[in-house]
Amino acid sequence: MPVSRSDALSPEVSLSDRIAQAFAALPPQLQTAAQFVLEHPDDVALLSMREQARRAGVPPVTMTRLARQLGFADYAAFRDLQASALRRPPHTAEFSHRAGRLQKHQQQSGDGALAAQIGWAMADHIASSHDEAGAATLIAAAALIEKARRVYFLGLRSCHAVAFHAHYIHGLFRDSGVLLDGAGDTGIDALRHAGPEDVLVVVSVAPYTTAAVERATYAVRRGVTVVAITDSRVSPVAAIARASILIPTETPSFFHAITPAFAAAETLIALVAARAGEQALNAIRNAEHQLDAFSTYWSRRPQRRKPKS
Amino acid sequence: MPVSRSDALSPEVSLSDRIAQAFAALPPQLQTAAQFVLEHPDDVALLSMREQARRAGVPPVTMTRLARQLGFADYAAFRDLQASALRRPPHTAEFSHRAGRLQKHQQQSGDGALAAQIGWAMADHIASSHDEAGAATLIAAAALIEKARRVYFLGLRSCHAVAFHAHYIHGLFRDSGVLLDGAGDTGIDALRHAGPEDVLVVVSVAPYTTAAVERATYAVRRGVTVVAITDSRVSPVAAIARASILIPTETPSFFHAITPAFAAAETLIALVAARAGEQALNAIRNAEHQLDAFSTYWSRRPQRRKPKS
DNA sequence: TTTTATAAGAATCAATTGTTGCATTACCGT
DNA sequence: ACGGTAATGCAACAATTGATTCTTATAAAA
Repeated sequence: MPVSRSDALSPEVSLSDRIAQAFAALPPQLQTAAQFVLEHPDDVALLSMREQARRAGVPPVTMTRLARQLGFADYAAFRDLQASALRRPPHTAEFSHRAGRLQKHQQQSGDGALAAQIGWAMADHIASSHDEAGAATLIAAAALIEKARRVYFLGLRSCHAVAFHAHYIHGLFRDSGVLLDGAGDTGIDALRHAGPEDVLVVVSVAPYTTAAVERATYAVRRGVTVVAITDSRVSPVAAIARASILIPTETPSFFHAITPAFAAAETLIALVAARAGEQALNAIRNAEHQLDAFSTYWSRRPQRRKPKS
Repeated sequence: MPVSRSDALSPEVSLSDRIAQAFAALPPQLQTAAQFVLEHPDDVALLSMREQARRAGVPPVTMTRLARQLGFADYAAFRDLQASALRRPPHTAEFSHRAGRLQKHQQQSGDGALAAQIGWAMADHIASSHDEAGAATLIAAAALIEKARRVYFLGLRSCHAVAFHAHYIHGLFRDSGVLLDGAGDTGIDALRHAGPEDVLVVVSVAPYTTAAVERATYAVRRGVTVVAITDSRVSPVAAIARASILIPTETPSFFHAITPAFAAAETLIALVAARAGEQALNAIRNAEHQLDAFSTYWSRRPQRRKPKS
């Protein structure tokens, strides 16, 4: 078995846990630094502290302070921990050639390469968010949703499409879904009747929309259980969520990829449907039949010749 | 498309090869150093040069000389190469692992397996639709869109989210996009002013929504160039499209996966942005700044620690 | 408001980094 | 033997590292 370095290496995990746990209590500037470390754990071992601070956009002292705050005597102690996590077990050394090769690929240019790279990044993100840990979270979230009296969906700006779609497919087999899209800024109104039996599915990735965070917070105050689809353990919505589905969003392009979040949403609702069982299946069939009656869907009959191109 | 990794020699291999090859011709002291490097490749990236020399039992200069002898300008260049091999690439490197693990999961049963299966299907669909052929189509479509005077986005029901999102990110750097979402069934109105210089991006997968097909057909009659994101070469929209981006939608669940279509749309618009160049980049930045001014986005508020007594 | 405690940043410091120049040594062929 | 070339290591170098100190800004408490 090719050794995967992402799992089973406790020091690495325990460190990011440590950061995530301490995160909320950290001063703002240290949070900036901490987030950078969470997102670029390798850099801690491979870059100088100053270079890292430069990239994170904080003065060098901040990194020192971060290490201290996390309970290390030194920045060196902090770095050593990351280094030992990064170190490959002796016999795996040749495994790294793949990584190198990949980077070479990334240095190619041209639109074709870009497209392939983006696609690959998305595919990988999805795979990573559906692995064992990810699947467990998805299932837990699905369980919450399935039991809910009412399910609210919230996603703004770049995340709106995700919330919209989740609400749509959820609506194919249940009528308890409410989309908080708020035309005319009424997005929060529906939440007024929300309570502890309800669930809010909130989708938010950096840069986090203020309104989304505020509304989610409002829901929490009303006792609503929050399920978050987000990009970081320390995102503002993850902080208040019962279950946080984490999805990476980096791409070779300068957009954040929303696709992984979309994928997570689709899987999530599919899991809810699966839990709901036969009943849900029938509901879906009914929905489609009903729509058919209104001839919403195109049927194959008047197949035209394909126009000359 | 399982990634082929048999071809191409990797930097890592070529490096150790390089050392091994040059080894015999090296002066004794450099051989000592070289041997140490061969045995502890990770240390090159993780330790300081001097520390390494210490462990190898040679004076520091020797390491510099080794790097030079191997054709590097710097010791830094030497180290960087090792570092990039050691680095876990942003998230992309271990796709094949994950693929393997996910596939393994497929044979199991239960919710976890379902989630993994769906994830695998989506990731695979995306990978396959971004391969060479797929990328070529995406590029061709991006070229059409980039030249267009006006770009209409159309997607109904399950495909609405895709069209919505494409329109949204397109709007981040250009103001020529129009979303045909038609509240109150006005979806087609905007097309009245459409003409041959315009492009319609239509998203439609089985079961095809009648209205979408009709509207696209109407656009074609007006001379509009159609780009389709759809699931079959013989789908009603593919028949009338200048460029058809084909994406698979099967999943182990009973929903069709829209995620691959969503991914295609994201890549498509990213390609358009890439073609639009620096200008587009600036526009995006401006968009975000402007939104910032209205405090649309959540900024890390100064979080106070809880008052200590 | 004033007071007080905390956070953030600038300037500075000793230590260490990788490199270079130079002197010394070892080796090889004639 | 002797020159000459390559190899080696020492010492000194500027540059950069991570840490400390002190000052200024900022928010909470009185």
